[in-house]
Amino acid sequence: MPSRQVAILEAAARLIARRGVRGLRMEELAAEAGVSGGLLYYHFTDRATLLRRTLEFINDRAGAYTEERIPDGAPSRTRLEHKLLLEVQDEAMVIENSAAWGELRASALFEPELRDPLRNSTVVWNREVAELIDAIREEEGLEGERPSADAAARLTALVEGLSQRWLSDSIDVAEAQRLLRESIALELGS
Amino acid sequence: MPSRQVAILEAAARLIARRGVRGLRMEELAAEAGVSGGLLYYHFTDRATLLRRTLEFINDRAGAYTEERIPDGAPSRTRLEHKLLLEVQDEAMVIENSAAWGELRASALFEPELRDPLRNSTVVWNREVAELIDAIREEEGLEGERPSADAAARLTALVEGLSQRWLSDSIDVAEAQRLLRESIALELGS
DNA sequence: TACTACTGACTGAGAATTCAGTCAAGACGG
DNA sequence: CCGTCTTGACTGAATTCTCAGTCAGTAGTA
Repeated sequence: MPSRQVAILEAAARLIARRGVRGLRMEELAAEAGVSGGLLYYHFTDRATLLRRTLEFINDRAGAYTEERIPDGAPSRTRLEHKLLLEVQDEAMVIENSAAWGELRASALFEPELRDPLRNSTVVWNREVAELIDAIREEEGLEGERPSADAAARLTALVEGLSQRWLSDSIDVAEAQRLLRESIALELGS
Repeated sequence: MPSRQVAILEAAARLIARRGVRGLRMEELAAEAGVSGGLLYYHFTDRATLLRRTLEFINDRAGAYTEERIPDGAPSRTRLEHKLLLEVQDEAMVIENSAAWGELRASALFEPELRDPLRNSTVVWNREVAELIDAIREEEGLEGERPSADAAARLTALVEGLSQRWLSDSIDVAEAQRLLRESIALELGS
């Protein structure tokens, strides 16, 4: 993908985190990307398309980002904690991703065409977490009374809820992390 | 309050659930309320005021609604379940309230002046839930190893996360309710 | 008459989108 | 190598559209 397009998508991600999907102005985006207004339409036919592509871009980037951060050989419990706590970190890219994800979730209530990709990403995320939970139970010899898929769904939904509270300044990062860690312990019975 | 004003506020609540706070158009609202465009400005000087009044309206309505739904003499555990599950029901008014709440949460990321009222409401909600948890522990003679405030924060954050998933069609109501019920059981150790 | 509730056409600002045209970099024949 | 043709990336001013907000005037009523 040509570098100018990437520059635009990166700028869009930055602006969405700052102003929200619905606060994104095409002119402002052009300025942020250091590009003319017209170029936005040359590469991405209209605002809606640009938004869709930006959301995909953010998703991909989050995937890559997540991969490289999780310690590879570590025990599954460590990996699970990393994976979930990664979403609640005071770092520019995490904030950008979380804010954009929250925006996506919120926008999906009113724009049905966003729902499918959103549901798919959620399913994938849940599955990854469920697999880690299974691995933990095996490694630690825990009894898995409850289906790991349910535990995973609860934990990821909690991450989303806590992220929103953190980003909207209702709680601070440290507290969000602490609450999340305790939920993991609760779910895994230890 | 004159009936025309109420009609406008009810229409606004309906539209916010359908299009979001940021998608609310004054003309569309007038049509939905069966009223002329100018009347909106006669009763509520501008869009921001109208929005504020609508949010108050929704809040009051939710308060009343919640009160009357929770069985008064019932054991605290029942009352807690009612209180939390009430937010995840397939009913017009609940949907309107949840959608508006989600919008408020999402908007707060980009509009700092919304943060204080939001934080306050969250604190109140957490406290009410925490008090119910304490009551349950007392009634059932449970050991309260973990602070009830933390359990309450996790449960209410989970409700928000699950509501968003439900409203954005990533899961259905029944599943959201089931997951929530299990979390309550987990948090209360039973 | 005077006051309040109300209407709906209108205005202006801010945004999205379009478009005519520039420019640099190959491609290709002579 | 030179000239010219073509193409894709790009610009920015012009255009069109969308809204919140205004206002002159009407209807009912006390």
